Amino acid sequence: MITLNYRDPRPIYEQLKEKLRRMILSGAMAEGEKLPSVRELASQLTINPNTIARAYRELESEGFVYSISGRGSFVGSLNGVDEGRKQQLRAQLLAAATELRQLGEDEQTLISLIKEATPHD
Amino acid sequence: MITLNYRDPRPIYEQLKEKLRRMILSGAMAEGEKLPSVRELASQLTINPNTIARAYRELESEGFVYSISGRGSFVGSLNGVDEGRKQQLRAQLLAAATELRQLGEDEQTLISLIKEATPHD
DNA sequence: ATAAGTGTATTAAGCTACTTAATACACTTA
DNA sequence: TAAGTGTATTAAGTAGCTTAATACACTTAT
Repeated sequence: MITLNYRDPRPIYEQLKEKLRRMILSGAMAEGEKLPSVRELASQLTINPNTIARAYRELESEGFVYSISGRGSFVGSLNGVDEGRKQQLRAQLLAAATELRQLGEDEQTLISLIKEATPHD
Repeated sequence: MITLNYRDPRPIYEQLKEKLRRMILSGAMAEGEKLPSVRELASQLTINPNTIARAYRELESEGFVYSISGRGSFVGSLNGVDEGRKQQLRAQLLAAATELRQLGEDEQTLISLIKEATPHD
């Protein structure tokens, strides 16, 4: 179940993208599985269908989702995820690590965080 | 010298905060050093003084800067940086690392990124 | 004392992005 | 045929960012 946080300053479609991305990446939704339809999810969240459509459209351009007009939207292959997305994440990780180091954080502490990020299969 | 990128979708005051934060953290500006005055920097960047003031105000609330009315704004002590800022950075690092791992990135690759983030004294 | 420079604050206006609303079209499926 | 799908467009309202024009209290140099 997806819920929105209206105190979050980010636009709704960004929150949606992040939640869906996480569900897909965590395996909560399997490859090829059908996502809720634009109108259904809009009704469920009480927001406008255009906003859902935008989130789906952008997730599609990043490779997390593919849509077929008349049929629906579906979870894509993780192999198909845009390389640009990965570069973006590496840059984010490097930036956060750099500032933490400059603030005096120990290298080992950061490595522990990396190990904490390991998916438990 | 600070330059602004008007293609960047982030607000100007956010770009400013990031640039100043980096200069402070990298040691390009020493603790206690005077920052350009609100009006001077505004004139230099051809933007409104209010926008500079907002960046300074928020950096002050995070502990990177302190301001004295009538005197100016100055680089704060890195020990004084808000703990909330560090927690934010740790969360960012963890989120990026988690998604990268789920996208198939190797743990060693991420650890290499951490080591890359080590400041070279 | 005076003048110039400082941070800080307020109000009004314009602009852009986000969001909603109301449709419409072409496609697929039961 | 009817219902459900993604997709697209236009118009309107809202909120945040930015600018502009001031103003005030303080500090520093003259």
